Amino acid sequence: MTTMVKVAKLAGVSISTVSHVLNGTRHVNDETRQKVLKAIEETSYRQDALARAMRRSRTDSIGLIVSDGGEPAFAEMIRGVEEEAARQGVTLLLANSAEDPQREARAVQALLERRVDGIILARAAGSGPGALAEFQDQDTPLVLMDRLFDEPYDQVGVENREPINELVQHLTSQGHERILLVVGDVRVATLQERHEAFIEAMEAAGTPAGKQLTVVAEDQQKIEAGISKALAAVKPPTAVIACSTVLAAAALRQVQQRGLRMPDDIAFATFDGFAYADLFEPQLTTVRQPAFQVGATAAELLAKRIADKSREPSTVRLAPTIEYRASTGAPTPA
Amino acid sequence: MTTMVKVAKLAGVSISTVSHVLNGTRHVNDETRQKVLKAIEETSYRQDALARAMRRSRTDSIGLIVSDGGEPAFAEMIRGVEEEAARQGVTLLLANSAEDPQREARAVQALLERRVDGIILARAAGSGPGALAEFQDQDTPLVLMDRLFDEPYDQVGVENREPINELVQHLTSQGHERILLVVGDVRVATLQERHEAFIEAMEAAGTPAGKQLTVVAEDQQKIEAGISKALAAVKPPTAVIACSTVLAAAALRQVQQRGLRMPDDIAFATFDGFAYADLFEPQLTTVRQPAFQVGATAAELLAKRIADKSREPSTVRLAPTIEYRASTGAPTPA
DNA sequence: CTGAAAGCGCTTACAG
DNA sequence: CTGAAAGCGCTTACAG
Repeated sequence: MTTMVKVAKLAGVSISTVSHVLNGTRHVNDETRQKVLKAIEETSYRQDALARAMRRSRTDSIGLIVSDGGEPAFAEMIRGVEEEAARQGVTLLLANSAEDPQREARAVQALLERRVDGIILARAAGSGPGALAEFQDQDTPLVLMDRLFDEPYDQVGVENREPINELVQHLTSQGHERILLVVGDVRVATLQERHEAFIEAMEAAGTPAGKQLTVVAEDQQKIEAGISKALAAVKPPTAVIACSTVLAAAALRQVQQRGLRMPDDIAFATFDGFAYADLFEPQLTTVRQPAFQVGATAAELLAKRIADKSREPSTVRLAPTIEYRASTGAPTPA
Repeated sequence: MTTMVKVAKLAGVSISTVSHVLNGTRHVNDETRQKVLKAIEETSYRQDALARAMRRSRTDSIGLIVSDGGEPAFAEMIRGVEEEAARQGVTLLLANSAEDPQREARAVQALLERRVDGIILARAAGSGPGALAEFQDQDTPLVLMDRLFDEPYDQVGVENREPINELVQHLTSQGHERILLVVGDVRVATLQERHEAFIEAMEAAGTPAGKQLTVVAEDQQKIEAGISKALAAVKPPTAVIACSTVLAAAALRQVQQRGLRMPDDIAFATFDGFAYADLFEPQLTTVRQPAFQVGATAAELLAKRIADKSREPSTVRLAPTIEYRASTGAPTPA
């Protein structure tokens, strides 16, 4: 491995000069610079980011932990973070928690040990506040993404009440009275918020308190069983709202299994939606969150906090848009 | 930031001892160890992986670059690498090239500067051999994943000839004579191999040389146009094989647009397939590669090379399995 | 069983 | 315009 010493020797200058040429931190005579550049070339020297980071106590890198990079919404957020990080000139270290608090903790640990300048975290479902306490200790800047917290953290996610209200209105105005909300794991803040908003919206629409149809469960099997049971009721729901891609898949499976046709037998709407969604028949009404924006904003927020640690924490909520499609009776686009 | 010096002072020992307690590198009296552990606890000390790595000239981390972590096959490979890396106790630094050689080069650069112990690379479509030359210079161990190369590198991918042969036989035995292969970008080694195998298989099946139906193009629009044109021919194909998920999506779009029904109007088979594939109607015959295994094997190969740089490079090809479904006339599973 | 000290490859005042 | 030297936080022979 070539080091600056070798380069300096070859160029006949001091390592100070090599360093300054490399980083543009002070003026260097053009002739001298050329010699250095040539030596760098010849030795195929590559700066050691570790040594540099140690000296500067700053790594110019940030960490991003998501629960599942394969899900379309997260994949898009990752792209947003990547883009903004590239713009800032910092490298991104990516990690998956696979929705497992232990793996999340390990990822946090690994990133902290590598002295990233900050971390963006979309917390795993069962992750307690413990993970967050770590950051206080280390005072490493943290931005929560997608899955927010009630404490005053820097965080960016989406509006959840509004789209639920809109969807409920959209459906009730078509005459739907029994709407099933597939919530899943309410330990996930996003889902919890949608759940609450739904209860209120349905009450406002005249459904007696406690009579709202919802499927709340942590585990995939129980969720499917819950949906199945709901659809098999004497008075089954005439509409379904799924709160995420995975939940939509579970619901669609049951809908197909019962041979229900959308939207005639049952109306269907979902948050997030699928990759290659245009292949679905019928097209699904979808609450599309500005996932790329969420990611990019998270990276911006993090940069601001890294620059100024005494900043007031801010919570950003971006507004999703609802794409009405055939699954809730909207006309199929040409 | 707490350092070992502070911990040592608090525990009343030398930094050597703190280091050895931390790493278990030499025996420490139980009493002494307890004092150190307590001091670590009280100061919420966290080892600095950078300093440690610099001293040991080994980071215990590896890099993984894929072209699109959102695609199901890659998502699965990532999981395989993650799992095996965790088993080895090394941290994984993940990066997306978004199928862009420039971003790939930047990612390689960033990882090399961070002195990862080795890199696993699924090369971007247009990436020349230049990217690979870098590694020779730095003699950082490299394993190619999925998209292989002809040079003697450590690499792991899948068999491509066999499944093409099988599929062609499966289809021709059902009487299909005009089969369309959607190849896409032949700069991707995997696709190139499937292309060649198809030509040969079709020749073997009696199709005159040069008369095979294929769509070869680099850009998504041209691919769709090519498929559209093929389907509109006077004698259109009666079967389609798509060589990847993205290509399958393009083909399915055209099939739907023409109102063709599978398998009656057209038989359909694809490599890789979709997330939530069970929701597709009809279910698609799919060449499923052991993606998790591919990732895990890549990580194993890398570990071996890191341990012994003079090892002979080895190429591993894992065998995909074909899941026959309704889209090529197989009976729908109960 | 433990400590003092060199050194990993850089950056950055300090000096000229 | 450039160089000599301290020091970032560790690991690891060396010595006792």
